[in-house]
Amino acid sequence: MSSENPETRERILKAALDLLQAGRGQGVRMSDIAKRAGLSRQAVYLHFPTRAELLIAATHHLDGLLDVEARLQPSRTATSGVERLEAYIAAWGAYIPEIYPMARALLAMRDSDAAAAEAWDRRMQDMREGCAAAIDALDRDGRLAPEQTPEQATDLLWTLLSLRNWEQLTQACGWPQDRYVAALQAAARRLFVAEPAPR
Amino acid sequence: MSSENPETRERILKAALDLLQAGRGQGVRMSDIAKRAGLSRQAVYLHFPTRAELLIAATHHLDGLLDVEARLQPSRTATSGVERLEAYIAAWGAYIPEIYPMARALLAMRDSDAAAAEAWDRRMQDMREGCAAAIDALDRDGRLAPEQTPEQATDLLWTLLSLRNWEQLTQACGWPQDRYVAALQAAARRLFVAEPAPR
DNA sequence: CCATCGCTTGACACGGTGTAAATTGACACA
DNA sequence: TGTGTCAATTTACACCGTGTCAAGCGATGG
Repeated sequence: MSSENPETRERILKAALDLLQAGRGQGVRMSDIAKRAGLSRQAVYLHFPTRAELLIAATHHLDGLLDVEARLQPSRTATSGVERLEAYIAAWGAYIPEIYPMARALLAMRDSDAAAAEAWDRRMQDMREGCAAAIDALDRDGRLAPEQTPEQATDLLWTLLSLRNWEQLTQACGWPQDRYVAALQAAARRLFVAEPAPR
Repeated sequence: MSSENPETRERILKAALDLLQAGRGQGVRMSDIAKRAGLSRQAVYLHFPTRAELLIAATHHLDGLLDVEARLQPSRTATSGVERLEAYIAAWGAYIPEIYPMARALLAMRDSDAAAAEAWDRRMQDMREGCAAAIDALDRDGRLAPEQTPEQATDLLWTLLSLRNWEQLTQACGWPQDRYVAALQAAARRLFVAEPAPR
């Protein structure tokens, strides 16, 4: 487990990501991943103790490929709270489709595997930080809608931006990606931003 | 399958509901249900061909107990669109916690069982009807926010009211039920209702 | 008395995960 | 030339939960 060829490990992770992206319906099995990586099923277990650990490692690997930091830069450097909120939604909205197949697999294990649950929850908690930062920026500008506490607004935004909601709007409702982003930006504006000069 | 004691069938369904409500962590297994109903596992299969069918039957059974029609009455008979929207959210919001454990189980089967998926989707489609009716009522009053088409508003409301969102807000965020209802009513008002007299 | 009904017992197949052990082929270093 | 080690292979098996199958059993009733 500690001495295996890291190049093979990569190959396995890539195989897993490829299969998930290819949307092989649901169950991407250990044997599928092994075959795709050109290995025996057992060899995969030499690199990853369980399927859950493999999926978790695959999400980390994907993170490395996607450069989350760079994507969040526009939101972090926004000058106004409103700008920050919109940039965050744009960044996260663009991120979701890239992680979706991976996330789905992890999510599917959530209630049968503790490690998967924890990994997922940690990610969601991180994402929540982003929501909180955007809401706080808004609040500091004095433009958080007065009906809302920052906490409640954060909870609501966090929920609004959930992967499940993206899934429902884009798959079940057939919204194109740009409509999703625009609609959620508009919704967030309406929900959280107070009108500036009350005249 | 067609000639069994209907009283036993009831007992099985009740056992399944009880176990789900009792929140037996996750997997309520066929053998658990059987034991609870005081039967052998195989006897259960004499009444329900698969676990998915059993769960589907259990949701129908639960429907019978909950009297959905009565719950929707206040929304249906509302005089204004705004009233209708709020009543609908209140009714649905009160409904969710009652069906939640059941729904969770069905949802968990969604992507491994076609019958479960179809049953779930049909229910969600029905729920969507309610959303559409509320939005239409608003629109007829001329009070649907002008930024929104009725379809888009329906999609958004439908998504907002999803079971997953209720789950996230009440479990993960720890919102009490009444806060959930109030917050979603407020959010829907903000999102979908246009200000009445534009001065 | 015999049949049928509702259920029991016991056994087994399947699919997928995970474990274990013996084996192979390659490379390194002495 | 061996010897060691390392990645991976093959084969086999255990476990779990679902679903199938067949034989049997006790009550009820014509």
